[in-house]
Amino acid sequence: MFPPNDHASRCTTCAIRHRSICDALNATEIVSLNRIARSRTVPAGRMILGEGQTRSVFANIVSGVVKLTKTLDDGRQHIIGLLFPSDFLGRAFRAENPYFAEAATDVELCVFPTAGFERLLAEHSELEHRLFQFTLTELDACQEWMLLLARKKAEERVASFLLMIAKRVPNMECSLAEKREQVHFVLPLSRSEVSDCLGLTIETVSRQITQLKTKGIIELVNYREILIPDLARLREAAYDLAGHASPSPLKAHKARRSVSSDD
Amino acid sequence: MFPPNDHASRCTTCAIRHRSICDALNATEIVSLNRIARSRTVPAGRMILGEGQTRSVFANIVSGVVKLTKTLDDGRQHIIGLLFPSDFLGRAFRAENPYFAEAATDVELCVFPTAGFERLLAEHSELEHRLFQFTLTELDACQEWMLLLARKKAEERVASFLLMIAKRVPNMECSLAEKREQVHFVLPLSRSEVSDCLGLTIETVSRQITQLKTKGIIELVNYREILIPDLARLREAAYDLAGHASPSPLKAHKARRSVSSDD
DNA sequence: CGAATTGTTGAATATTCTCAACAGAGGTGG
DNA sequence: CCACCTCTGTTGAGAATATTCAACAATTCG
Repeated sequence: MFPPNDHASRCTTCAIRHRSICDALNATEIVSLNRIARSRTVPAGRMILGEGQTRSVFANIVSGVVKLTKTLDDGRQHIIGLLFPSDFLGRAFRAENPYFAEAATDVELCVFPTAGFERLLAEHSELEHRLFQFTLTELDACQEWMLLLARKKAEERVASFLLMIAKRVPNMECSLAEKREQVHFVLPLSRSEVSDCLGLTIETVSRQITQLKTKGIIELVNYREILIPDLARLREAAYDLAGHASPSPLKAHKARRSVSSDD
Repeated sequence: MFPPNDHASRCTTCAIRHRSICDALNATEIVSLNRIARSRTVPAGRMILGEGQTRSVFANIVSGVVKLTKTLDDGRQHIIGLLFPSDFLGRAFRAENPYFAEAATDVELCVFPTAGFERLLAEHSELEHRLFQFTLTELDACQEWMLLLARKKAEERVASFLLMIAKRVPNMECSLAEKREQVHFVLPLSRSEVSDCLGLTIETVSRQITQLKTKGIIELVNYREILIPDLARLREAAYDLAGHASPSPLKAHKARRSVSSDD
């Protein structure tokens, strides 16, 4: 289907071709996007994008994990998002970048120059539409995470975090014999980074991991490598319905009726 | 400029005409949007949109404040966003609504039926572009708020909240003589709702408000009506650079170099 | 092997939450 | 107009949770 030239071949062998924003493009369009693209490798720990940097970088994450951080002037910081393979990095149509992007692991990027990418965006509304979809997904995740930060306890936060990682790291092993979903993966982040995701301290994260291990919900192969014998139990720990449900029927929605159901 | 028919006249007198998504439309387009629009009033406390509701409602907020909430199964809840006049309500291109929308005050909406609005969106890429921009702004605000929830102390959260309200409520009075920016406004939310915005309890919010009052940073006309004599002082309290800056030079960015500065 | 980094654990402290009592505002009916 | 009730907000005391500080253990790297 694709002519066997350099441009098309890179994309045909691309692991994230059909999950990234590129999936919105047809064969012709993908060649023109590929023409302006550059592959780039970034070692773990290196900055990719500075906070407030004037011109944005646009890139697909091909492999590895990128962390997006925000920092208060006194040094307190928070990881507002993680980007995994097939995710898109960069804020289109924004003069300034509102966060700091850094490689959490070694990262392979497919980088697009700002001007060229924004031109393609303007010419191909399908591409912009796809980017819009990605942004909506990011917003969903962000709002879900706010609930975690606002209302979940330390153990639930850590469990939720592991669950999130488990979902995005492709090492799922479904042992149907036991009807349990098992996962094992290598954490892309240090304890310090995990704590910056969860609004906790390193020590609290460490203690909660120990506790999950004690309860048998997770197993530590080594500090970074984690085995989850039964995802269902981790899910319970993440929402912790057991521990906090009963005491009192807390404030339920008092809203009377829906707009659409009357008038 | 607009022909004096019913459709156009509603828009020409519309208070949010040039701040809402409608600003992306020309005179002809706005007539076709207006043709499918319906004005609707929603009393305070009434539900507008259910969580997980299949078909979304789309609407401009004309006046009043709408709160968007998410709830954990055991009742813990969080307000993930507030919509003010000119903001847009509804998730385009999403089958299910990920939150619950409720009128915080009496609200005037300009409602668009789902199908018709999505058709307009598809036909006029300018409109989709504008909606994309709005979504990016929402994402920015959401990520900023995550930092608050993750890392700010109770007093800073309350101060940040008041600052956010002050920015969006149009009662700014700049007393140039004293070189101070004064604001006074009526809080659109109860203490309970404020606590659900900030991931705190009612009691903690109440105590922090009392403390801000004691420090002279805010003045309470009554429980809901607040006067801020000097915005600059509130800004300090919101970031609280004074209270937490000195003790130790906390973890600074250790990232080596930017991607663009080498290779 | 030794140094540096990263992670764990313990004890004391700080912050926020929970529970409980009370105060003020607003509304209703006599 | 006032007594009474309800709802919302405040305040206090004790409890729970997470943080801080400090020591130590494990891992990695040269």
